[in-house]
Order: sequence, then structure tokens, then C-alpha cells
Amino acid sequence: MKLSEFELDVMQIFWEQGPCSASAAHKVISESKKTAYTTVKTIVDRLEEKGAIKRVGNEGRSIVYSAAVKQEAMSQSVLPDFLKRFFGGNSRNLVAHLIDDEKLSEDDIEYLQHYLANKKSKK
Amino acid sequence: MKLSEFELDVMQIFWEQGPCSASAAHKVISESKKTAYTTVKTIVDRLEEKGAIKRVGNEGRSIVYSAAVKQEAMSQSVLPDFLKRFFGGNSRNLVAHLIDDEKLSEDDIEYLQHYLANKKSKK
DNA sequence: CTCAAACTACTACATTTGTAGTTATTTGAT
DNA sequence: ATCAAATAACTACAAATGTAGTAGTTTGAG
Repeated sequence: MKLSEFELDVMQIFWEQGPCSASAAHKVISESKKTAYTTVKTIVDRLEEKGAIKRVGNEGRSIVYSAAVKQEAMSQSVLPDFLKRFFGGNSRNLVAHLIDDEKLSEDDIEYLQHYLANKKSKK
Repeated sequence: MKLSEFELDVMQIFWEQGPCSASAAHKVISESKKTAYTTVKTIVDRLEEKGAIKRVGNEGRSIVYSAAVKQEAMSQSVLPDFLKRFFGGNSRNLVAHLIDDEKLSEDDIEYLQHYLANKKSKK
């Protein structure tokens, strides 16, 4: 299943906040980007068509949808290409990049050190 | 500058192998995917239009192009969205995912442990 | 009960993307 | 010098994507 960028942005809502309606999703999207309700609804429709979300009930007359695919699964399928396209397929480069980029807090670093140590001992 | 997936695949060639012609790029692409020469040429034309590559000379009657943007710069600009869309914006999750995924060799792990240690000491 | 607001389903349309054909031109081998 | 092969430049087109309008339906407030 291949999702577009906008579709992924909407999926993010379902993944983070759990089941919700198109208008709820619209409210979230609106916070970061001026968008018509129908635009978001179209994306929701397409996500349903693609099988990425499914109807799980109603709330008043709104349809409530819920993610039908896990974020993990999507990540897994996209990561290899991403890695190839931007980091020459080398995850070490990506990780180094992340570390350099101040994207990791000291806590994160500690966490990862333990994580790595644990991984190594299991090999 | 926003590049499509196919455009990025072609950029990968310029980034990895340095300057080359459209037909050279076509040969590389053909290895992994049956594609007409003109298809690759179109992508090369679009990359030039977008300013991602530039002409640096000729070879026989072929035009030789070279990357005009660094892979690093592209990565940098795309990573935040990627992170947000697939890992809830949390790089720690991404790194953990990479580690779990057997995408890192023991060597890589050692390397990263040092990298992390070094980073921590600088904070 | 009534009616405006909210919501769904459907349609529309410009742009981007993947894919490749056509035409004209250049070049290198004979 | 000639001609086939390679290449450039341009054109074409279907599918996907971002964006939103319209028409019809449901509902909840008064």
C-alpha cells in the first residue's frame, strides 16, 4: 500500500490519537495548514478506499474511522527506500546524521547506548 | 526543491558515481528496472529544470551532468517530515527501529557507541 | 415540527509523476 | 563521404495527488 504525503499526514492523526471522524481530523490538520473540510474528507475517503483506515462506528452523523494498518508496518516498508535514496542505503549514516543534528537529547543518547549494548550482547 | 521518487533514484547515481550522461544513468537504472532511455532522459531533463543537476561538459555528443545539490542538503530537508510521518517525530524511535531491524552490523554498533559517547562528552 | 448547520457522497480540475514515442541532429565507423 | 546508431529536444498521455465545490441528507436546537 502506497500513501501520499498528505494521506500520511492524516494517518498520523489516526495513529497518534486513535479513532476519529473526518471533521476531527480536519480540525487537527487545520492547526498547521489552512485546508477546506472537503479536502480532508477526500483524503479520508481515499484512505478508506486504499484500506488504510476503516469505519468503526458513528458519532452523531459523523463516521468514525480507525487505522487499519500499523504505523510500524508502513515504516518498515518505506525505510529501505528512504535509506537508499538519502543515505546511500547505509543506516549508520542516518543514525550519525540524527545524532549530529541535535535531534537527540542526552536522555535519548543514554537510552540508545543501553539499547546498543543490549543488542550487542545478544549477538 | 522537491524531487519525486524516480528523480531521487536518478540523483542517487550522480551522488554516488559523480558526473555522467543521460545514457550512462539509463544503463544504471536499467539494471534494476526495465526502462526506456527516453524515460530516464525525461527525468534528467526535469532534474536540470529543477536545478538539481547541471551541465558540466560533453562526451562525444552526450551531455555530461553533475549534481548541483548535495545529498546531505536533501536529506536534511526531508528528514523532519519523514520522522514525523513514520516515527511520530521521534528520532529515538527511528534509531531503535534501525537497530532492531538487523540493519546494523556489530561494527556499526561499535561505531555508534563511540559516536554516542563522544557526543555525550561534548554536551 | 422546522430549519440551519454539519456531514456524506460525488464530481471537478490543475499539477505532478511515470512512462515513452517522434523528430531532428550528430557522430563515428567504414 | 555516407549512413546507421546514438542522442537531444520536444510532445503526449494516463494515473496519482492536492485542493475544493455542489447536491443531497441527517440531526439537534429551539
